[in-house]
Order: sequence, then C-alpha cells, then structure tokens
Amino acid sequence: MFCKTLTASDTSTHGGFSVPRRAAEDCFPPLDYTQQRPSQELVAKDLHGFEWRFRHIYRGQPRRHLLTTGWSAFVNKKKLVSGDAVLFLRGEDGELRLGFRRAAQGKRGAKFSVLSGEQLNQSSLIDAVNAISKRSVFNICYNPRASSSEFIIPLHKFLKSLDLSFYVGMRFRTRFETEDAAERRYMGIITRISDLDPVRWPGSKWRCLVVCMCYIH
Amino acid sequence: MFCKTLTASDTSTHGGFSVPRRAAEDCFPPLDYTQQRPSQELVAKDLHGFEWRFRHIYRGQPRRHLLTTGWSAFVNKKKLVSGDAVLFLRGEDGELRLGFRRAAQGKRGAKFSVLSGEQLNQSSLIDAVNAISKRSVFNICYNPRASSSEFIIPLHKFLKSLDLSFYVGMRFRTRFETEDAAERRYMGIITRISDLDPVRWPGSKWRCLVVCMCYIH
DNA sequence: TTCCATTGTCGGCCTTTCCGACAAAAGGT
DNA sequence: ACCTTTTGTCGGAAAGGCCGACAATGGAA
Repeated sequence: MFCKTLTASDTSTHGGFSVPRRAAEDCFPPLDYTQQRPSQELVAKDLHGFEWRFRHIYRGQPRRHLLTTGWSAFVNKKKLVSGDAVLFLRGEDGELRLGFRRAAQGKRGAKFSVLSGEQLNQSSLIDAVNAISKRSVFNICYNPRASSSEFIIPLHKFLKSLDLSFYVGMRFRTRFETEDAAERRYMGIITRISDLDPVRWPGSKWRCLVVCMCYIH
Repeated sequence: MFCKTLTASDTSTHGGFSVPRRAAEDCFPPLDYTQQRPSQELVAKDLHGFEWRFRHIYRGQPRRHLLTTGWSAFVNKKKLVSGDAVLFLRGEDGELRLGFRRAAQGKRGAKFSVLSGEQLNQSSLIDAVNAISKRSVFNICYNPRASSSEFIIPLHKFLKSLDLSFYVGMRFRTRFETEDAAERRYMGIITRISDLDPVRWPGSKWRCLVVCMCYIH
C-alpha cells in the first residue's frame, strides 16, 4: 500500500504521475529491467469497481517510475488537484486497487496529519496512549481506504449514533462520491444487522449493516 | 438506422467521423440550427451495453455533420480501420445503439453485397423469389445487428445444425468479441429451449436457447 | 453536359502527451 | 557538512485533435 500527495507536475496536463520508487517496487508487478525502457499496463479498480488502466514505465535520467497514458483521464474524471492524495493498494487477491482523498479544504476542525505509507503498529499505539495520559499532542494516520472498516470519527458523531437504535427495515438516506465527483444521493433500507467482527472485537459498538439501496434521480 | 463504410479520414488520428447528412438527420436527435455551430452529446450503447459518448457537431464550409470528441476512443478500442463499417440505430425505446462490422478479410467465400440503410421489404423479397426460380443472381442486405435474430447462414451450417439435437443441460463453448476486439472464449450450459417466435413463425426450425455462461480465463 | 449538394482530404493551429535534462529535495554517513 | 539517491519541473519534440478551405464525387436537371 502507498499513498502520495499529488504535486503540481502530477496534476498538470503537461505530464504524468511520478511514482515514488519504493511504492512502485512494493506495490506494482516487477518490470523487466533488462530492457532500455521497461513498461507494463497496470489495471486498478476503484471503490466502485471501475477499472483504470495506466501505462507504468521506468525511464528518464536518472531513472524513475512514471504513470503516463491513462493518468490524465483519472485526474480529470476525479477532478484531482495538487495537494489531493492518491492511494494504491494490493488486495489480498493480488488485485490492484486505487483511491484518492481530497486535500482538506481548510473548512472546519478535525484535520488529521497523515503519515504516508505506514500501517498503524503496536509502538505507535503505545505512543498515542502515553500522549493521551500526558494530555500532549500526537499524530494519527487516518486512511479509511487502507482497511475495510476501521474509521476515525468525531466524538460527537459517535455519541449521537449511540442514541440511535438501528433496526431491520429502517429506512435511510446517504450519498456517494461518483466518478465525476458529483454528489449522488441514495435511499435504502436496512436488511440485516450483525457484529462487525465478533472474534477480533467482541462487544464492539460497531455494527455491520447489510442494506438495499437505490439511486435517487 | 444507417451504416457507413469508414474512410481513411474517418479512421485517421487527424480528425473525426464525417456523418452522412441523411443518416444524421434520420437517426440523431435534431440540432438547434439557429446556432452558428450547433452541437450536442450523443450517447450510444454497443452490443455489450457499454455506453459511448460522442460530440456531434454541424460545422464547416459547406456545413456537414461530424462526430469529434469520443470518436477516436471508439475507433481505437474497436481497432477499426478504413474499410470497416459502423452502424447506428435507434432502438424502439428511442435509445441510440451502435455496432460495427469489420471489412471482409478476403478469406473464404460467402461475401454478401451490402446495401446501406434499407430494410428488407415485400417487393425485394418477391424479386429474390423470382430470381431463385429463374436461377439468376440477386443481392442480399445482410445485417445481423439491424434486427434481433434474423440471420443468414451458409446452407451447410444450417444442415449440420439439424443433425444436432439441443437439450437442457447441454454444455457448449462459444466466443465473443470484446471491447478491445480480443477474442474471448466462454463456456456454458443450456438452461431453457423455446420457440423463437411462435406467433410470427410457427413451426420454425429456429430455436431460442436460454444459456448460462462464464468466461474462460 | 452542367449544376449543385454532399463529403473526403488537407494545411493550419493549438493542446496534449512523451521524453530526458537538470536541479531541488531528501536521506545517509 | 558532504555525497548519493530520489523526484519535481522544465524545454523540446511528437502526436492528437479541432477548424474551415477546397476539391472530388455523384446525382439531378
């Protein structure tokens, strides 16, 4: 998995996407480095299951990894700008996935400091606990796309959700980001409620809701 | 419905697709001719249900209908070359559909003479019957995409198919053209057999097979 | 044959995209 | 502080693609 904040060059129409070396080597299928300009086609699915195709090439002096053909289509469709971040990740099935996160628009509070490419580990968790006990500052790597369902949400939203009891048959409305970043609203109904992960997180407040939804035109 | 054999200009990277005037006026939604360069976005589905978007513009001196943006993507994906034909058709629901037919590669026999844009009508059928009785020559407009399931096939294939009895549960293999014109093979099983159209064609040898298929990787 | 409507091809021009050069930035000793 | 590795930005070149000019084509008068 890797995450990169887009530079001006990455988002300009003038060129492609400069892939951090480690990222390319960890995440993408290996290239044939005996060739002068090794390249391959990458296919990555986004959250909606849509496939994006990129030409991945290793070239330049000094050599570096680049995504060329296909990249600008992605940037345009998602309306990405310098400062936004993209994220590539290899699923358990080996399939390549990608997502993006827009730069904080400087609106309200809750702005998280993002560390690139590192999983939450034991020691950083201990550091956080220590920081809390001392009431000092600590950083959080918040990356909802890196794992399936572990989120950080504002405390007031969490508390508010506890007041609400979800039940099968309950109706709701929600919205999703679409390919063109236009806001689309959906309505739906809850069809099943279960524990998120009874083994790893017994008694967790998190619920897993199976829903049936449809697009509101 | 209209069909056009692609010219060198239509398939070159230099420009777009020149739409025959009649075709555009019969088949596409009308443009606002009060504007200097009237244009609109066309959406057309191919056989696989995939949507293609084209900019349809009426411009130039003298004025003519053109497809610009989106056209080259279609040509590239389908790997169309000069001599191939494209076909637009308005479905019963008013929806625009498109398909293409590759130029005969000059391989085997059975090369049909194609008349553009005309439906088979009563009188031409009578002409054909007369021609057969006199053992003289007649032309056939063969266009499998213009109607759902009326095909012309070589006699020997038809006779061979009569020797074969289809049954529910029978396995088969077939292949489809994909977006990139690569050959993809499928295997499947027949799940239902019925008459093609018991009302219009009672006792027809044509069968309607409902199948369940999957892609062979 | 002549005229006219249609449409195929081209040059001009602008944008997009690909490439290595180079330098700035990051990281290690 | 110095050197090495990595990567951001740029100019140059090639390709893509939109435009009307003009000519070739074919049908009608």
